[in-house]
Amino acid sequence: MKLMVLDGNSIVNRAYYGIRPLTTREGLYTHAVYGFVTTLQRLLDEEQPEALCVTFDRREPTFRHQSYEGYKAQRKGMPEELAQQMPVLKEVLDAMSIPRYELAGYEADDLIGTISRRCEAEGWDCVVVTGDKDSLQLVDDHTKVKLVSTRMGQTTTKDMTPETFREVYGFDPIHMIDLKALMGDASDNIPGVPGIGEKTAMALVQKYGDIAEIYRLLPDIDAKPAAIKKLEAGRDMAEMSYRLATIITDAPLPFDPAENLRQPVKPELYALFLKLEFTKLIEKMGLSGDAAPAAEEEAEFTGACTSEIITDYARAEELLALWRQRPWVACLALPGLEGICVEWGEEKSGGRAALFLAGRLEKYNDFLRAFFSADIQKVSHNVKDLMRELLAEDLPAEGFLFDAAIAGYLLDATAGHYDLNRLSVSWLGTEVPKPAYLAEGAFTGLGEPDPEALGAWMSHTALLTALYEKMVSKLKKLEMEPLMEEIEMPLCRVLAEMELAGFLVDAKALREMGEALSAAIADLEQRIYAHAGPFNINSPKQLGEVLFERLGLPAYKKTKTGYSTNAEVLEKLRFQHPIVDEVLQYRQYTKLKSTYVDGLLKVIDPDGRIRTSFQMTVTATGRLSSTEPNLQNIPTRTELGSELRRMFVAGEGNVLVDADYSQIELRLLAHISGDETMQNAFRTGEDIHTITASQVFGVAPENVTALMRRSAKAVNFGIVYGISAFSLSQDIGVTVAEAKEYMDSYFAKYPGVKHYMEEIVERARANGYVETLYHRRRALPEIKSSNFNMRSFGERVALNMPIQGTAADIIKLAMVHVSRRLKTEGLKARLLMQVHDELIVECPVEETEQVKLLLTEEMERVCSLSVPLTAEAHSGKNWLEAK
DNA sequence: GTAATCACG
DNA sequence: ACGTACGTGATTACT
Repeated sequence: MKLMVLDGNSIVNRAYYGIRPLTTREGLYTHAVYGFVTTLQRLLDEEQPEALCVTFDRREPTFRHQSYEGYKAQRKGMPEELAQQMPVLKEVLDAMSIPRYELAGYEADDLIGTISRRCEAEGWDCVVVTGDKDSLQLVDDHTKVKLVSTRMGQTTTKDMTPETFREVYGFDPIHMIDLKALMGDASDNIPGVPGIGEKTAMALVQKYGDIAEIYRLLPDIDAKPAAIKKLEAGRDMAEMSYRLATIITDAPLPFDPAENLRQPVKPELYALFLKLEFTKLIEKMGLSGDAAPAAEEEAEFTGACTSEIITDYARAEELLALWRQRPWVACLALPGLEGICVEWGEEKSGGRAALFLAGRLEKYNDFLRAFFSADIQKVSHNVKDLMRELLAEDLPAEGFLFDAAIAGYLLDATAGHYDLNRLSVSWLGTEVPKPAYLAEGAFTGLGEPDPEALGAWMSHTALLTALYEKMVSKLKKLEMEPLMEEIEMPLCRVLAEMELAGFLVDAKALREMGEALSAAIADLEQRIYAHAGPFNINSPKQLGEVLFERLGLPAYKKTKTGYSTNAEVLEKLRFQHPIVDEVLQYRQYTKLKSTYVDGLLKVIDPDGRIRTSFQMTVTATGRLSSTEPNLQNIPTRTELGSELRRMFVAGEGNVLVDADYSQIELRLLAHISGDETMQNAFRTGEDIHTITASQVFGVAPENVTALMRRSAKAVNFGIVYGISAFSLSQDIGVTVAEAKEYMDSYFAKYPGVKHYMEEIVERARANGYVETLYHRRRALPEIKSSNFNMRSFGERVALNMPIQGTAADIIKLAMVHVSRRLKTEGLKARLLMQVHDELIVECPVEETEQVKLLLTEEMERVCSLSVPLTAEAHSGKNWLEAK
């Protein structure tokens, strides 16, 4: 039999400091609890113990430490963000039927020590889970310690048994106490012997075992004379430290392992997890329960809902007429437009739903045409995708007022998921049933539709009504309505059209390039094998072994799992062995072949065009992303890579027009920071990096060398990303001191920028968020984190997001304007792609000049900044020529 | 499923 | 003293 005991404070602390802050929509911090529960789940999986309990410290001086004055004074209070999670955690443990133990005057360690010995007495094995090395003294044949560590948001555990302990430390676990008695432990406020550090203490314990033996032999021990002197002087400290370091194993705690057998979780856990918005955990643990949300909200969308399946077109027309009179209705479509569910509220009488199924309603297509026209205002979810389906069928896609997924994203851009269930949990405090209506065949049978699917479909649609009202009022409060109405909603239509248009690809040329690459790859492979014998070059692990062990090249950098073999490392080794260059080439070619040539060939549609999907709810800054395939990362930086752009072509009789903003992010920095010097630099119209170099290095612009310009460019970029001298030095290959000098003179020349950097961080701290010129916002709980790395990250984000995000807002608005004007001017030209600061249009040759002008005009006209916002357009038969 | 790598702005 | 730039997505290897 096995019992697992968790050091509650230790695990919750690790979770709190190691995981990026998370809050519910209401602002309750939850990451410590979340981390605790997920860690617990993993440990249970790993260990499968029959019994389980958790210990906690009381936050008062404890028996072991009360004799030592320094202890109490140094003990720091918990940060508020953690303290508020402690009662919640205890509630969660209670709901999971996990016993908790705390005892006034005893530390968690003492309780754990007592529990482990009590287990042994009863013939049980004990697994102690803690992040605290103190507990290692408890390790013996029946007690093992799982040491938890959190690095970079990832928790790992290391099992310490008597054997593994001896391997690491070279002595028996019990002598951990002696080690601490000598070297002390700052984190536990154990003083140790003054002047004795880890090295000396380790050597002594390894050799003599315990301090009693050391002091018995003193001064005839194997140590430096200075150390012997310190030991003699510090005998009292050693003895006191020994007492402090010894875990109590006989605390007055009534404990019987058999009373801690695992029990089923209680029903309350569901409601609790719902409140904490742990939707993933609810699903993983298979929890469910009667949704017991605030009653009013429930009524809003699961209340009496009368429904009808419409089969008669006359009835459909009646409803269409009714909906034209309404400010809006909610709708959800089945995939493939197999059916539409429409929901509209009736005063007092609750919701009403009407369902239209492709196979049941006569003149279904006429219905779609009428319903998706501009005279019915619709609230929906994932509008862009629905529009793409409609447009693909030559149906109208007008009158979309609101998209719940987009609203969810605008209101919390880092939440990550905006399915209706998540939105419902965070906004209404209740779950909706899994979308059974999406199951294949739920509505295609000839008999009555599956009632469960029907119910799920209607409740999801009705849910939109409740969400719409709540979310719109929040958007209004945050001044985000114009962003929603004037940018995101109209953009849905623009993107749907772009996705549908697709980018024509020269498949034949692409295949030829693939063949050439294959040959080159095979050749390189042989040359690499000639140096090192055959191995899998694609495996960083095997490559590392070959380079750094078999060939003995110096390893500059390590990753978590072994040697780093990335391009930066290989660049440095280029001149040491011919294999390095070959590997670099091999990497480049295989990347081009597998990701681009093969990857793109796989997704060419029968009409020769590639259709990407734009994601509107992914990035934390407001940018779009592109998937399946990603067309926003087609190579351009190397000559061979950029050949791929030659494969993206205009159709017969057409050309591509490519327009991009010039230095939009730096211009925004100049505008937002208000820095006069930088603004003037942009007003001259000269190259900004050259001007920066001239100012930072104090030379005339014509005397700026290539190196100076390159450094200035790196500083400019670095500023936008939230620079540090170290990273800058890495980037441009100078010493940290030199990098710091560059930065200092940069800030001296651009004091407005420096002021902005300080001010925005301060504002982010005060508000807990940052925002763009168009009020797109990103919450920044990290900025208050007590973890240095996390806090620093928050500060860099605070600098970067308003700039990157405003640029994203601007180009999105430009897309809406460009698309509108292309239509009003009756041009055949159509947008194909957006790559963050670049738009690509395909148009008939004769429209080229008009389109170029239209693009640059609309892009530049989006907003008026204190510096000019400029765009340049080029045209060509393919993407490479047009750029 | 995660880590490492590398493509883009 | 901390550890090191912002934002993405696809492929491959390997647990």
